[in-house]
Amino acid sequence: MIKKNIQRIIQYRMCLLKFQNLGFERIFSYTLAQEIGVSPEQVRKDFSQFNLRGNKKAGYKIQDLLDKINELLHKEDIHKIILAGLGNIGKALVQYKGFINRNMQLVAGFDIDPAKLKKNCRIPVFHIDDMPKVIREEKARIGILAVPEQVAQEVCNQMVEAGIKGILNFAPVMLKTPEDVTVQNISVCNELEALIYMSEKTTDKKEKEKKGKKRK
Amino acid sequence: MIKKNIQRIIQYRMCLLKFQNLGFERIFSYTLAQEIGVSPEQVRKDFSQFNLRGNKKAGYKIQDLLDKINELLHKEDIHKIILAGLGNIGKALVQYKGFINRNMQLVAGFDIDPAKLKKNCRIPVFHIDDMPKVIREEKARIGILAVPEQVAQEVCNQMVEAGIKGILNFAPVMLKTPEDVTVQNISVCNELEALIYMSEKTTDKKEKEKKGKKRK
DNA sequence: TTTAATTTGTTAATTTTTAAACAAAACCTT
DNA sequence: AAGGTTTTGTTTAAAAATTAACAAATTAAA
Ligand SMILES: NC(=O)c1ccc[n+]([C@@H]2O[C@H](COP(=O)([O-])OP(=O)(O)OC[C@H]3O[C@@H](n4cnc5c(N)ncnc54)[C@H](O)[C@@H]3O)[C@@H](O)[C@H]2O)c1
Ligand SMILES: NC(=O)c1ccc[n+]([C@@H]2O[C@H](COP(=O)([O-])OP(=O)(O)OC[C@H]3O[C@@H](n4cnc5c(N)ncnc54)[C@H](O)[C@@H]3O)[C@@H](O)[C@H]2O)c1
Repeated sequence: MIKKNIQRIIQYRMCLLKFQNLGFERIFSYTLAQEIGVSPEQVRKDFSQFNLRGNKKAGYKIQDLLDKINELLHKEDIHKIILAGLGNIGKALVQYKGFINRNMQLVAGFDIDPAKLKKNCRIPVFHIDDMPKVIREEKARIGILAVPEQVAQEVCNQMVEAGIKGILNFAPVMLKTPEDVTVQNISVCNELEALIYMSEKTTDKKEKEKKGKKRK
Repeated sequence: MIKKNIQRIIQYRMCLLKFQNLGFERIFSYTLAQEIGVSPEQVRKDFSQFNLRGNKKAGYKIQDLLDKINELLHKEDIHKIILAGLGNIGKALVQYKGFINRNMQLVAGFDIDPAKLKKNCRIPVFHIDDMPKVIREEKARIGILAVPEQVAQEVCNQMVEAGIKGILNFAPVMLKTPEDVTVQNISVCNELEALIYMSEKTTDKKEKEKKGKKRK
């Protein structure tokens, strides 16, 4: 399970880069908090936990924070990522230009469909059977799973077997992995259902309030 | 903020459907827990909180749970969803066939690029300027944001103005919305960075353990 | 019919996460 | 240089989420 504070550190980092690009050198917990939607105390607590220190009255030095966070997140080197499944989602990811700015690189794709192989010229696409070999050669440790749910667990197993330690899973299945392999699920449908629930809940609440008023 | 228990309820639902399709009529908290990776106590607690009841010794009746969860999640009717941005991600979503099984329907897309309009024939695609009108006509309440980050807040504002109450945001920005509008962010890069952090952390730990052994 | 086994559901305890409080440091003003 | 203001960082408190514990219910077995 990934801790909340690390997820926020990742957000702070993006925010710090933004402010640095705007020409700022220093920043307050209040500003960061505002920006990512938490309390300033939360920001200070997070920083404190990772030993990121600022100056009283003068706030935090952006470059300083970035250096320390970059170290924490191992941003000094480029991380290789492999991708299984070059369907709709896979193709979108291959086209995405935002990875390299963040020191990540899609180094190879894999599919079972011969039509998908080598067609997308942005990254080399191999047959899924070559995945173990390529993962080992590239020493990749992070994989993205964008295959149909029916084969998700199977492809996951192959990744784990080849040494992958973190999997970003788009398939709507709960993958079973050894405990040293972390899985993060992205489920568009689940998120949408949660949004629908929230939206109905707030309207339900409003209607209740309305009725309450009427009774008065 | 969306509560954790609702997110699990959504997962239980998928799991229940799976077991129902396999021919089961009843299920135990233990089985569901196993399946989605939580403790059986958690499952029972969640069910208890939403007044989903089972039989001691005989577990839960799947159909019963599904009926109640469907009501809870407003699954009786099909929910209309609109999509802003028909680039890489937008196109992938348009192609996705999994929405309708879950009572959700992409009813319209919007883009600023004339080349994108009406080209994807699966759903009608309008110019972004028509979004307010179409949202109101369709009475859509949920929107997906898949536009470049530079215009994300602006398009978000237009959605909110037109009555959207839940936004699934793919852009790497923290959107500002009124508190009755819920936002869920999907950030592939953040998730990958978190996975990288975890994978490095576990290897760090292992190396430490190794060293510890050597010393002995 | 009685006993044993099993599983729920609630209550209590624990852990994790978030928020509040406030002293200490740094800076600014006078 | 003194006093006031601001902002950090730590400590304490509160809230939220998870886990544990166990009584009550139900079924199966003896
Ligand atoms: N497209 C979306 O918007 C969307 C939304 C939510 C969830 N998902 C999920 O994401 C996953 C991918 O979705 P998609 O729309 O890209 O699917 P898709 O069918 O377009 O692509 C799947 C790809 O995986 C390949 N594949 C099949 N079996 C394989 C195997 N054994 N090894 C390697 N590759 C294999 C197929 O050839 C295909 O190219 C699915 O599990 C889907 O449920 C997609
Ligand atoms: N593609 C990915 O895999 C990926 C990964 C992570 C994050 N994202 C994020 O998701 C978002 C979409 O990514 P993408 O790769 O699909 O981008 P894209 O550039 O392929 O598509 C963006 C689309 O938005 C349209 N657009 C631009 N301005 C608009 C406006 N004002 N109103 C309506 N439409 C407008 C463009 O015409 C284009 O069709 C971006 O914010 C990106 O950072 C994408």
